[in-house]
This record gives sequence, C-alpha cells and structure tokens, in this order.
Amino acid sequence: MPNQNVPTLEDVARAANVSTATVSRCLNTPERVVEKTRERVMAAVEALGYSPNFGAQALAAKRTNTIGAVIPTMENAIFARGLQAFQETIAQNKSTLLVASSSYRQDTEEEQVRALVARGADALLLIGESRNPEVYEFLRNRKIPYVLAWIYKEGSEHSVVGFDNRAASRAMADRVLALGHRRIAMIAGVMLHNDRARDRVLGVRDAAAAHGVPMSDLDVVEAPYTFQDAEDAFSVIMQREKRPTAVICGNDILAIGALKQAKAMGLRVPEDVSITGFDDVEIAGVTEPAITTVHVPHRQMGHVAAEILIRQVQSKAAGTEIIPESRELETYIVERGSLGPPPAE
Amino acid sequence: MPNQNVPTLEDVARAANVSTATVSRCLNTPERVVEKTRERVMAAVEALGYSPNFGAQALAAKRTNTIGAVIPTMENAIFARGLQAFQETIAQNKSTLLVASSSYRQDTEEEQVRALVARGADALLLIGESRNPEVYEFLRNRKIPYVLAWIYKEGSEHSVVGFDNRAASRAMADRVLALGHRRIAMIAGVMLHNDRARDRVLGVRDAAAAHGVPMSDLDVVEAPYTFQDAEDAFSVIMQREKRPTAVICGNDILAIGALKQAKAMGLRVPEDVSITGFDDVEIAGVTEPAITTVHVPHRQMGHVAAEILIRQVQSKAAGTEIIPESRELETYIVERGSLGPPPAE
DNA sequence: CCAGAGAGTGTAAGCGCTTACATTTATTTT
DNA sequence: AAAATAAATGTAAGCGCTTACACTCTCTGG
Repeated sequence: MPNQNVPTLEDVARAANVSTATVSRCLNTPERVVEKTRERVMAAVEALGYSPNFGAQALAAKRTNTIGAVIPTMENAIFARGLQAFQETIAQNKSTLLVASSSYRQDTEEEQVRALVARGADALLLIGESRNPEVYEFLRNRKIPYVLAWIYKEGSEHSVVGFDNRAASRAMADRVLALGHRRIAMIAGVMLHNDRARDRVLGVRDAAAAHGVPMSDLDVVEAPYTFQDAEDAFSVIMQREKRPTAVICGNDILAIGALKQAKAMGLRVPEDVSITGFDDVEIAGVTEPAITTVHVPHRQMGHVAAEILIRQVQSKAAGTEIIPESRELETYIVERGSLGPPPAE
Repeated sequence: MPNQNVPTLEDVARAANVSTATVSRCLNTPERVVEKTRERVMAAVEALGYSPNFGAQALAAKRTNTIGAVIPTMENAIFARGLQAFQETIAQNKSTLLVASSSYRQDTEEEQVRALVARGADALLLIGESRNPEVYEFLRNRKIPYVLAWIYKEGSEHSVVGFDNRAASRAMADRVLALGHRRIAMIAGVMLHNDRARDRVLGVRDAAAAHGVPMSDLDVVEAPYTFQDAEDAFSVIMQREKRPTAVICGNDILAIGALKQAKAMGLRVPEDVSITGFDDVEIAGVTEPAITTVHVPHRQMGHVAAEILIRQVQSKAAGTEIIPESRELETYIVERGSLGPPPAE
C-alpha cells in the first residue's frame, strides 16, 4: 500500500530527535510524555504528514479498532438507519466500521463473519439469533465479542439488543382484534433463517389464539421484501372465499405494497379493509392513508449495540472476561389511518 | 485480537512438516507448489482452523484487500443501493468494503478519507467531485486509486462513474416546458458542498433559459433531504403570488413530500400542479399518482465503480501507472402520473 | 554421463509498530 | 547532600506474514 515516500515512525523519531518508542507514546498515551517533547514530536508528525501504518499497528498491538457488521442487506432502510447510528457511535470511539451483507443467505452470512474476523474485526454486530451454532462457537473460540440486534430474548446467552418481535407483533394483532376484526390475514416476510419474520407471525398467532379466532381464519402468506410481491400476495389473499377484513403485514414495505394493490382493486382503506405494517420506516407516514405500524427505535438500537461492543472490546483488552450484556428497547404502535374497525357485514 | 491459541503460519508449517514459505505459497500461489505438498498443507490448515493474521499479512504484503467508501449517509436508498452493488462486486474479488459516512459535511468527509487510508484501504469510492483540493493531493501522494461516483464530467482528471446531473435535470425540465408549463418552481436539495444538487438546479436553469422563461418565474427553494422539509418548501412555494404550475424536485424524497403537501392543500396532481422527482427510488412508483422522475442506474454505478477500482488496484500492484478511467451511464425519464400539462388558465 | 535448466522448497530478512524492561534524569525524602 | 523514588526516555525484542534468494533435485540435451 504505502509507497516509498510514506513516512514511518522512525522518520518521525529521527526528525524529532527521539526514539521510536517516544513517538509511539506521544500518539497513544500522550500523558506519559513530557509536554516539551510532545510538542516537538507532534510538530514532526505534522511536518512529515505521518500517519501510522495500519497493518503494523494491528500486528503489534493485536487490535485493529475496527468493528464489523453483517447485515442482510443495505437496501433496507431499517438496517441502513441502525447501521448509520452504529457507525456514528463507533466512530466517536476511534473505531471504524467494516460492513458486509449476506443477502439474507445463511451460508453467505457465515462466510462474511469469517471474512470480517480474518480482516481483524475486534467485534461484530449481527442481526437476529438464528444461525449455524458453529458460527457462535467460532466466535467464542476467537474470543470475539458480538451483539445480536433487532431481537430481544429474555435470558439469552448472547448479548442482544432489540425488542421482542413476537410481543410487539402480538400487540399490533391485539389492537386489530380489539377493533372487532375476526377474519385476519397476514403477509409475512420470508421466514427461512429469519427469526424476526418468524416471531412476528407467532405474535399474530398468539393474539388470534387468545381471542379465540380459529386458525383457519388466519391466513398467512409469505412474500419477499418488495412492493410487487406484497401486491401479489394481497391479490391472492383477497381472492379467498372469506375475505379478511384486516391484513397484518410483517413490515412496512409489504404494507405499502398491499395498500397499493388494495387501491388498485378499488378497495377503500380502512373502510373496506384494514392494513397494518411494522418498522415505522419513513414512507409509512406519507402514504395515503398513512400506515398504522409498530415503531421500532432503529437508530437507538444501532447506538446501544455500538456502546455494548465498545465496552466489551475494552474489557477484553483489559484482560477481563467478556460478559454478555443485553438491552431491551421499547416499541409502540403508531396509529395512523390504515387501520380502522371492520366493515359492517 | 487473536488469543494465545490462534494458530499461526508456523504452526501449520510444523504440522505439515514444511517451511512457512511453502505454506504461504500454498495459500497465495498454489500453482507454484506441487500437488502432494499442497494437499498436506491444506489438510493442516483445515485441521488447525488456520486463517491468516490480517495485520501481519497487510504489513508484509503491503496491501489489505479492503476498499473504502465514503458516502454522505447510509440512510438514503440511492447510496445504499449503489453501495450494495459495489460491495457485491468487490466481494467477488476477495476484497472487503470499509464504509464511512460524512453526514454531508465536508470536513467530516475529509477526516473519513484519511481514516480509511490510515486503515489501509487500497482504494476509495467517493461521491461527487466537489471537495477540498488537499484531499485529492493527499490521495495522489499516497497513490491511492479512487473513483468519484454519482457524477460524470467530460474530460475530468479523476476517474468518474455516473451521469451528467445537469443534462439529466435539464432533460426533465425540457419535458416539463414542452408540456407548456411556464411558471416553474424547483425544490432543490441542499447545494452547499454538493455538486449533484447544484448541477440539477443548473440543468433546470439551462432549460428555462433555452425556452425563454424568465428567471423571476423560476423559483428555487432549497430543502434538506426529508419529507417534512419538502412539505414546508412546497407550502411556501404555493403561497407565492404567481403559483407555479409545475414543481421540479431535486430528488424523489422531496417530490414525495411535495406531493403529500399538495394533497393536503387539496390540489390535484397533475391536474392543478405537476410534480417531478429525480433518482427513481422504489417508492416513487407507489405513490398516488406515481412520480415522474429521472431513472438513475444506481446499482450499475456501484458495480462499475468497483470494477474500475479493482482494475486500478491491480495495475498499481503490478507497478503500472494508474490511469483514470471514467464511464458515463445513461439516465432516462420515467413517465408516471405526477406530470401532466398545465391547467388551463 | 555430465553440464545446464527448471521446478520445488527452504532460509531468513524484513514490513512498521508496540511495549517490557533498562537506563537516564528529575524530584522528593531523610 | 546523599539516598530513595518517580518520571521520562531509550533499547530492542517480537508480532505473523511475504518474498528475494539460495539450495536441492529432476529432467533435458549434447
């Protein structure tokens, strides 16, 4: 990388007429160097435009000050937001972010985890809990701190930061049922290897069971994360014999697709059919009607996850055992226009 | 990072009963090692679960196989998409992506560039062209290849991958004018340190001038990248004495905000007022009416940028001079419902 | 049958930094 | 003022890898 004229620590040392150790100390533990010397060294650093060689630093110090994140995709506003906050927080801590995306594939995710660790990531941010146990074992062996975000499981053995998808989803479904809906459908995200999507379905089932709504009247259709898929799913659902009066969607994107299709079919929302979302992405507030959804504190999640990781990296550097640390975040229902009482029969 | 029991090259060498050089060759240039030996070595690698120490590798090989990107924010679908494609492409090339965001601040961007270079980025992806010349000088000194994306400037001294924002914007404005609109307003993105936003305004001005529309009838209001700001801007614009019949927006987010506000004000789009966007983000297709906008090939941009960078890193490694390489991508207008002829007076 | 070539492997010198330990210098104590 | 202590700085040994060069061994052609 560096070419022949990139200055090294030694160049700085020579210029400031001190040893390389002193220069290193000036940079890393300035309080251990007397002011006079420090000034001289810093002037030399400045004059030469020195900046430490990353590889050498990583090799000698055994830490890289980089934190890795493996997310399903960047093309999803919710992860992008969380990641942005995550990045801002670790940047304040003189660390940088290494991002990889798994395209929602479990094997790719596993590869990416290994790649990030190989690249010297000091810690990792992962999404959700469901993955090959080998991955956790690998991380444990390497003693790499990690936190799982976008989920929360009471008493998890891992550090988790997020919310209880199942409970939040159930709360939404309860709300729908409380309004009197009895024939309910759900457009769920793809559940394979995705515990968030799965939990959201379970939450709805919980609510249905509690209200005595028979499962046969709870129609769950899976759809990938695109407007089009949601539109198709909505069409299918509405062609069933007993049309549902409410369609609960696993996320806002699906809800928006459903809403669009409802309009295309000439159905009024919420008069003819109610639609709900999940995530509270920005656009959920601009559709017409705006989507009633579950608000999720994405930014806070990224922020908290970063804090935990930073703490763990530090305690590891200090030789302390790393203890899992979790944090549950609150979600709440945002009432907007897309949910209303069922139509009178 | 690694703890005492992470295996090193030497451990593998010992296990396979060869020298460290041979192990290194097996990993990096397998064709230079005879099959029999290679198998033995690979078996040892496997058995020990060896993976190279990143710092050491970077230090010795003088390259990190990481490519950095500094984008204004991840919370913008267009960059997220481009970045996703960028990532996919460099991942295929055994490189990983290091991401930093500047929050649209020039000084932060400069810091991030330095941080990424310090972290050993072999090459950099930057957005737009306008930045402190020192940054370019720094990059040139360090011989770090970089490409500027989301813009295209004929005959630029840098590698640029993108499209001509000014021309594309002008094309959109031409279309609006061709429909007969004569009182036009523009809600532009923030132009400070943002050449894309600036060029888009210039494009509209170009078109206006060409059609003999006086500047006084061309009302440009700047708004940050949020729905709310666009709504406010739209309100302001529509309260002017001579209401425009068309509002050209610097991006789709602004257009959606404007559209929402138009509806809130009881205006029909496009019967009472036309609205256009720019970028063709996904949601532009689901509003009602859907937004007429300029389609930008974000994914392709990320993809092409990655290819260029990979090529440049390779030619640099080979000791060849790195020559800037640019690529202009096509944009086109997507006709949807939000643009129509002006209302009859 | 041997010199010369070429393939495969080993030896060992760094890459640029951090840090334990040794040494020097300044400060405090007696 | 000497001795004991503390603070500042220097010395030098790695960190784990790549790679130039040296070496050994096979194969070729004369």
